[in-house]
Amino acid sequence: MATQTEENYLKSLFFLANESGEVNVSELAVHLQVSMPTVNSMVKSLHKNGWLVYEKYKPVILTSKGQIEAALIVRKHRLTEMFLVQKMGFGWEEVHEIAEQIEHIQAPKLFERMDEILNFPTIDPHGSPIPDKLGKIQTINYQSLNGIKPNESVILAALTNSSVEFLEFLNSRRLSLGTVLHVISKEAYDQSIVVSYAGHPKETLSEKVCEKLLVRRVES
Amino acid sequence: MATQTEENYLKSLFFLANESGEVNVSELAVHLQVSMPTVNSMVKSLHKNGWLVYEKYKPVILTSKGQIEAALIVRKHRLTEMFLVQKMGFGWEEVHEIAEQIEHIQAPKLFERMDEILNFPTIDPHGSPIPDKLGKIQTINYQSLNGIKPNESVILAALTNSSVEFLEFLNSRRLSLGTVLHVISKEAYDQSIVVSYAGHPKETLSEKVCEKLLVRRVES
DNA sequence: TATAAATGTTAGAATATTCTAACAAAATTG
DNA sequence: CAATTTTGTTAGAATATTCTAACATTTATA
Repeated sequence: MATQTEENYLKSLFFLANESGEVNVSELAVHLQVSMPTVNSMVKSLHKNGWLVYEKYKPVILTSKGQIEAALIVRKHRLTEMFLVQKMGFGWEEVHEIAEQIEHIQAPKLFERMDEILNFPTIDPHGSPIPDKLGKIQTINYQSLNGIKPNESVILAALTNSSVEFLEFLNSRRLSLGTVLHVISKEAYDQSIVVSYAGHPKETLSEKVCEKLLVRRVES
Repeated sequence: MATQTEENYLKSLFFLANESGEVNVSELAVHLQVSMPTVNSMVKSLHKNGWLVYEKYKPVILTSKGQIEAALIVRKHRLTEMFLVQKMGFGWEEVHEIAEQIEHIQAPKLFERMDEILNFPTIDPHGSPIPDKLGKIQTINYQSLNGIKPNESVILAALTNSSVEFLEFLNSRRLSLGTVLHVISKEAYDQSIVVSYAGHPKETLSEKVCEKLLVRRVES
């Protein structure tokens, strides 16, 4: 059983892993906001306990045990977020911080009940996939709104960033998951896109915003 | 802000306090299942931080700051228990352990939402009072079923013990809060009581059980 | 009231998690 | 490729929480 601190290291490792699963000590230090020597000593202890592979001066890699453990924590986090939004009336911008704490609760039944009550959701309020009970995550291939050409219609399906600020920006534009967007035009100069959607006949979204909006084609 | 460990000390202190608010180090040690020297050092540090009054070789007493803090943790615990039972379908025997963890979550909004969703409950699933937002607890004067005479009718209102074993015993007899009990007779030899209630025309309850059942007179 | 029992404290150490300062290796670059 | 920058490690220390062993005080009792 990992401690709360260890769980946070595993989660960071999980999110920071590159294609080969590698993570540098310095990235971890930045992400967890602790010093490098702190990471170094924790990494050694995580290695001793079989959560990751560590060799001096090399990036670390989660073991399969570590990956599953991390995914199961993410599962608890995302189930919690979904529960808070769907069953307790929270906004999608409010739930991350609370879920960050509840994900460490050791009570399998609690999360099973959430799962049931939510009718076994596969994504969280921000469109991110919820790992299954075995720690498996389905990868969904969404496109960024950046890549959509004028005259096409898409559905907002997920976000690549879920910071409170970004979510509040989306709220201010009444943009939520499921919103059907019609791309009217694209400005060649700054890559901004003009879209229309229910109640919003003409809204301009900057490249910075568009790259964070993941969409899928409208089913026909 | 108290750490999780400190919060558990405050809570124990709160429950163990006698009429004068005093608690012995040894009681605390037993209750928290740690050694006396451990309690001794924690008590010194809690004293340094203003949570309690400590003098060598004397029982400790929570300060008013400590009492309020403790009551607010109990509030979070009991709101959580109520939420788990009423809104998530848990049995009253399952919720203590989960609430024991959730009570440490630092997210005022979470507990405010629970409170609202539950419509501002004043008791938890075991009939214990939920402290208000200021840490005030209303004391309700229930009687133990032990003191009820034959031919009287009462309503089961609370329990003085909420161990899983006792709650499972009550489940097995279909006894729950609100059950109207009619006392048929009392056995002088062992103080056991024969009661009748919905669907149970004749059930014998031992003294050990009766003393843990708190009841109030049926309103007429 | 002297002694034993119960209760409380100190000393010293262990583990987990963190830090700063100093040093070492690897990567980058002129 | 040698110098610099970036990245990673060690050493040593601090805080929080816990322990055991030894000692001290208070309370109960013969």
